[in-house]
Amino acid sequence: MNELPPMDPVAERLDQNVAARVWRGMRGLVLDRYERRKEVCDTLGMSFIRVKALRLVAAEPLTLRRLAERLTTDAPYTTIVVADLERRGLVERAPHPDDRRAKIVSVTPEGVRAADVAERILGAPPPALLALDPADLDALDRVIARLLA
Amino acid sequence: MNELPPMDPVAERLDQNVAARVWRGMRGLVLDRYERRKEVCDTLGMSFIRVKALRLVAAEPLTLRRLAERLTTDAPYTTIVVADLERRGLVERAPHPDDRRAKIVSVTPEGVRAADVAERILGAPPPALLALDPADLDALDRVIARLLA
DNA sequence: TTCATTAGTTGCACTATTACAACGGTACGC
DNA sequence: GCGTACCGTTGTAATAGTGCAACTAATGAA
Repeated sequence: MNELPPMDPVAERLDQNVAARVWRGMRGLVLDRYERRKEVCDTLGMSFIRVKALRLVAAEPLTLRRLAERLTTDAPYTTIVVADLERRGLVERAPHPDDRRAKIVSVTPEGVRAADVAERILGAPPPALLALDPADLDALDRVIARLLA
Repeated sequence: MNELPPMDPVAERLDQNVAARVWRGMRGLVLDRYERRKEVCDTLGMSFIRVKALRLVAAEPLTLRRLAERLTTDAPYTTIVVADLERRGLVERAPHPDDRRAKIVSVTPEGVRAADVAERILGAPPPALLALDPADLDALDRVIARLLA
């Protein structure tokens, strides 16, 4: 695998063009055509950074610092976001078993439900994808898996 | 084309699963793994909505109202965004030739340069895509094109 | 022990975003 | 011409987000 012959400069440039086109297409699909942030925020009644935080914590309990990194924001603001989610009863803070400075943020059962709602909205494949020829869909599935590997 | 035989319920459900997995994968690539908003904003020194507005206008001159729709925001805020871009010398407002109520927002030469910088950052295909087997890349290219059609 | 470092919090100042009301200028059907 | 609807603008208010300084409690290395 990956035993490809060396490419000549022209072919390589063409490949880059294709890659750029593909990337533009994927970005267009995700960011323009099937963007559902607004819908999620309206449905859950919270800003998107809160939804993001909730989903991250739902996937896996995190310390506040780790959560801040994943949200690419700073600790003080993360405190505000978590406090708000806690006030809504969606997450809770527990002391870290090994490091008493740290706190672990995890979802409550109600938080799980809210995260599921978000996931159903954000994760619903767009109609165009469902309408795709099964062979194309499988091809896409295979290549996307490789990209993520 | 599209003369597919009817699907049985089980196969259909499997297809939906595949579609959901593909969609999650695409979202993950675009939104998590290769998100470059912050980099663009830092480089250009403006908020992302301004970058988005600049890119939209660079692609095609737009009336303020049309721009507001594309940004999914309202007219008053769009006025602020455009005024800021204008102050930076990146766009300019011209009266609409046919409708004197409307104004057409278009890029200046400097705006074109800034939009190009943004495009280079946002449009650069991720390494994983460039490293893809050419056959896979072509397959991806073909299917993405269909999704966008 | 001492000291530098880290985690989380609080507070403050500032900017960005969102939503809404209202206004002047214009278009257009009647 | 008149009334209605539209376009962009201004203003106002409320909320969200960002960045920084400072504080407490806890860790861990010298």
